[in-house]
Amino acid sequence: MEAYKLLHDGSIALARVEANGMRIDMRHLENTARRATFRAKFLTELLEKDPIYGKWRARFGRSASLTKRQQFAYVLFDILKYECRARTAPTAAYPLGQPKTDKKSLAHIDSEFVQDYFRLMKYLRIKSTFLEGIKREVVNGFLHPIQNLNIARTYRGSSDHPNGQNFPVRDPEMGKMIRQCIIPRNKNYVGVEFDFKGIEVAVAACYCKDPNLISYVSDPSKDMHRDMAAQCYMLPPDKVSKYLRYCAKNQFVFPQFYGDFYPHCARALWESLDREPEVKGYLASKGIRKLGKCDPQIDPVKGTFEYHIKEVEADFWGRRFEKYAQWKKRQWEQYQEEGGFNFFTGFAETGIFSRNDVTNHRIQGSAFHILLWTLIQTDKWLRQRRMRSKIINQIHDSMMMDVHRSEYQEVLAKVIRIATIEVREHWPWIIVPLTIEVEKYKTNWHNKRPVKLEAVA
DNA sequence: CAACAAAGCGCG
DNA sequence: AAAGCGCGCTTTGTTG
Repeated sequence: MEAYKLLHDGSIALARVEANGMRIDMRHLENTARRATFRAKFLTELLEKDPIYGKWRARFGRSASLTKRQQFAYVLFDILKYECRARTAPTAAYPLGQPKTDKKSLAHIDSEFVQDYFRLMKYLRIKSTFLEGIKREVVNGFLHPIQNLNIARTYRGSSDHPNGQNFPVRDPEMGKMIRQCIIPRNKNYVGVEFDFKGIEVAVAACYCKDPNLISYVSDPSKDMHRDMAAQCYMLPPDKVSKYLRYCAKNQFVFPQFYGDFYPHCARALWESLDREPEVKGYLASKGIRKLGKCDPQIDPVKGTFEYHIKEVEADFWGRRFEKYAQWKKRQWEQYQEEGGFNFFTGFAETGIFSRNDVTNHRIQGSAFHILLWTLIQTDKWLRQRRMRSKIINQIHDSMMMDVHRSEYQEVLAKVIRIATIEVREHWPWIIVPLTIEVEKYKTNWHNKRPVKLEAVA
């Protein structure tokens, strides 16, 4: 019943989110689309002038095209004789797999032609997937992405026509070109984004009740990612830069939590040091000068970085988060006995699942349910009070609003109260504090800036 | 020709 | 023993 109610109330609240929609700056959208088209055209002409494309055309004639990956692979590996380091999974049509042509698999190729190829692909994606994808769906200046609650196996939400949950942000140029098109609904509104900080880690702590993990997510003076960076790179904690902390978070901690293992983590962490080479010197002073093979089939050699990360991994699960490891093991055994598992939010899953699924689904899904409950309560409160502020999107752990200027203080205070206090009263299984980060924009989404919260609370 | 699969890449 | 999870969109390529 609890899960049913969440889906029921969630469907209604999200239907209103769809109806509200996000305001699009159509003039800016058109201008940006023209710029993307121009850059794509420029790069196409540049690449087609290149002697390499001469060979490409000589081989494929009239069917030659820069966007055909099989042709691109043929040119790289059969004509130019670059080393092929990765192939796709075997299929009936290609028992050996095909050469992979994604950015990572070609990282070892030092070629202007390849770099410009990826730049071209980027502008084509900006143009077709994002700008044209938005334009196709705009009605009267507003975009209304569909909000699904019946798709994801984890009982997360999803979004389509267009997907409102994957607008670019990590690539600064891409993020700017797309997010500048999204603006407050009119001059009386401010765009506001409420983001749960580290919600999946917090939910993991609630499920496994590991005392060290609880302590990390509860004590603001502690910093798990900094500590893991210190351990991975063998640095004192106060010598960990922002960048190294970021690397440890995304190349060790999260992959480990979701079930990755040390050869992948070691390689990724090592390669990230290309941007901070002095750390390699520091590691060398500790006797670590080589990465190691990072082949899952072969035991790592003592003295390599891979061997070191293997030890960090053993310490991570054997000592630091021992209770978390025991929880994972217990959950897998229980799933094998019962053929399914239950969420703290009332949901259940039955069927065939991998070891990782059994723990990850609940963490990912329940984290979303905290956001969904927050959204439902916010929507209810806005309507009871006949407020003019509107919820306009949801991105798994964040909620976007157009907040009316006259309601700004009141809305921010209420949403923060729902997200950090009321949701914990509703769900006592949330045994750790929840924190919300707030950002706002007056011009467009790309220009969002952090809101100082003392001013609101 | 339509339907589907695969590859690649955008987000949390 | 097995070794990140969850989505949606576009283009190319295959199948029948």
